[in-house]
Amino acid sequence: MRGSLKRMRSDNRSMVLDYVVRQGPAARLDIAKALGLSPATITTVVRELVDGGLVEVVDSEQTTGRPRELFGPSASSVHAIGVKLMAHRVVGVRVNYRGEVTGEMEHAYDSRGPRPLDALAEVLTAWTGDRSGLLGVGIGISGIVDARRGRVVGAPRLGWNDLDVAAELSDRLGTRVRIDNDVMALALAHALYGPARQHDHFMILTLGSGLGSAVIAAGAVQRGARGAAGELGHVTVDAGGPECGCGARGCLEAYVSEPALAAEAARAGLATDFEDLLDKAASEPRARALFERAGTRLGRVLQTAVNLVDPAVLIVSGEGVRWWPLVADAVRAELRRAKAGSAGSVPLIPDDLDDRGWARGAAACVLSAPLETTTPHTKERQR
Amino acid sequence: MRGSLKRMRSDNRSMVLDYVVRQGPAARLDIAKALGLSPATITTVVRELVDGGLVEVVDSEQTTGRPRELFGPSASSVHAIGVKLMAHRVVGVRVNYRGEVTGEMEHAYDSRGPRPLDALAEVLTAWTGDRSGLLGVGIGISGIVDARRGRVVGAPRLGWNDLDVAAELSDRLGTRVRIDNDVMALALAHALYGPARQHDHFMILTLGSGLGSAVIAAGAVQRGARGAAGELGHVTVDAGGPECGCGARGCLEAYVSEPALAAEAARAGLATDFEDLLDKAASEPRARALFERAGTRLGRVLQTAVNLVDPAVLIVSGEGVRWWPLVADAVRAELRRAKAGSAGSVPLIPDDLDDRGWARGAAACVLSAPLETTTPHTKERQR
DNA sequence: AGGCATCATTCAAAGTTTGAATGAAGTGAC
DNA sequence: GTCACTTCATTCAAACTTTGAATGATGCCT
Repeated sequence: MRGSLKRMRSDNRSMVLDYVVRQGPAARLDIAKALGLSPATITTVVRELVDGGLVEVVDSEQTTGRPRELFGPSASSVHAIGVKLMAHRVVGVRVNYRGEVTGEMEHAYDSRGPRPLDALAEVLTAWTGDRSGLLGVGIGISGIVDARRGRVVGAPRLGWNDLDVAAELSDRLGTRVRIDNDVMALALAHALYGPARQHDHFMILTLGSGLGSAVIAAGAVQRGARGAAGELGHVTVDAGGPECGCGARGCLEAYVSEPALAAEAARAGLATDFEDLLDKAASEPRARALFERAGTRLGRVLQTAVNLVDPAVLIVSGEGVRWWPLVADAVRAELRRAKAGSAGSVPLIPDDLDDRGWARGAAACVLSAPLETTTPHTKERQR
Repeated sequence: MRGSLKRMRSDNRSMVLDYVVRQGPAARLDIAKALGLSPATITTVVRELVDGGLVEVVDSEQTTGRPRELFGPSASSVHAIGVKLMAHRVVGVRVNYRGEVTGEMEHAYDSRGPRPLDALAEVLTAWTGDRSGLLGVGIGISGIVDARRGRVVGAPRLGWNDLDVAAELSDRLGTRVRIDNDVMALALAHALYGPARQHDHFMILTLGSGLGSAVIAAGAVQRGARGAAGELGHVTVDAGGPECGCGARGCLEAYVSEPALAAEAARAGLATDFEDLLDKAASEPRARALFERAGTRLGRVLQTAVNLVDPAVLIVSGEGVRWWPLVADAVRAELRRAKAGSAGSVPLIPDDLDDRGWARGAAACVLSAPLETTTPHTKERQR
């Protein structure tokens, strides 16, 4: 019943869909050539995708001869919900299959309340309403997540441990639910919809209240052997440095994060909080120097990371993109120090992330796998 | 003609072969379950592989019922030649499909001679003799290699630039020839035959006259966007350090490599050359301290690398494994400094690499893809 | 109007996987 | 010794997918 011939077509459907989404508008013959399949097959597969509402004609071209129909991801038929979960707040977005935000929501929330999943389900059902065309709900969580099984392993900020979020929420909502670590989800969104989506090998760095990263290789987010890949926040940059929340000394995040920068500014009597520090940076050289030092430290670590991974580009995202200009030069200078490898030449691309970016990332968890049949709660094939 | 149904069976053959090689002896039903294919298919595919001489029964098990035939890679039917190319020397090994060395060769060579490929072909034909069961010749080269196209982009140590090695040598030898960067090839050998081969996510570090690394993810060697992945040798560890051959200052390789260690020892009046330094390390604390400082520097860089990649294990290989015990403790101490991520807990496994290890790696380039039809010199499908 | 170039679709043929039934190969009990 | 039993392996018709070649569609250009 789980025939491998069926799997073959299913694989081809996924491949075609993936190509259409990432490589922008494409004609059937383009797809056939790029994927090494025959035009006959593409005809069949594209028809299925169009019928399913995932793909639609977005343009047509002609030089001479029959016009080429160019296909792209559908803008209206289907959509997904993306949710960013925080300790006291939920932010949700409705995203169409092009990754465009078509609706949003923000609601108070208490992750440490008595029945956090019931409460979450309530907020979501109240908001979503009509469920036609809904592919599913994706949830991004800051913490360690077993995305494949849909479980939260440990999320200190939410106070959650070993919680079967996807299955439980799926029951309550009656929709497919996928969860993932927030940075991984954001990376996935970039792999599908970001400026670097044509590349199948790049890196993403997130700056903000913490510091995270992820590597996309062969078009897929790398999770590592234990799902802990991308942990650059607590790398030692100064063994004699101040103690970090993690228990170690001189972690990168203890220098390059909004709380750390604010704390350092406060100690130096430069600013009262981070917003104040940002204001001061416009005029006060000492404030700017503080960012530069952070940039140098960040750059040194990135030099190793980039030379190891050799990404096509490095995307900078997270709330911290707003102060990226203050550190960018120092980062670049440090990257250029390496004369071998790709550190010196990798393009650094700040991402225009807004408040809903993280939630959009969470939606990508669903958008990336629209063809999977609803996750069976029963047996899962082990590997 | 290049039917995708044929490709399907070809893919399944590869999958089965790969499983048998990496996951050790396995019965048909094991393979079927692990790969999600039906026993019927496995019967067919295994028969083809046995007929092709790639796989054979290595054992049989029984509790009650019909005995299970356990299959493993063949020890005798087929083999590959692996070659490590150096400026003045060629080292070759004959390797069976289990990755075991069954013959070896060493010959003088001048990579800067008038017709280097003719000379190489001559050495190899003289050595190999009988060609029955030969899957092909793999060549490992220190430098930048476009493995897919079989071209050397730039190999300073050999004095080669933009040379179509695979095609030219293939013509002269009448066999399939594959080339690759030596570190990538070594990593591939580990992915297939090393102690970490069950893991599909690990890292390898090579120590010796230089310093290299590679990441294996999803069972495949990661090449990065430009084929420059793993370049850890010229990462900055001390911006005020001594100048390195690459033009930068304070590169990791300028501290953690045999020439660098020897030079530092000479400056301190500790030893005349590296072998001398190794001897002294047995008794002289100052010599040992020199290695420890190198280990600390190495560990700091590895901390970032490991936390980023999250490998299941870190294999240490290269000629430098013999002095790994002198740096291991310092490396470990530095890795443990990180309280988050996997740096603190990743197992460090020195590989018992002998002189022929690099050549064996080169052979893996051929062993890893035995099912490919002879590379067509004509059109290549582009992607 | 007609020719033409290019894209797209149709359809019989070829090839692969699969479920169910059947066969094979031992163990252990009597 | 034989018989039942258990587990692994194979066979085979049926189901399904892809494909090459032929055919159709579509609009520009002369």
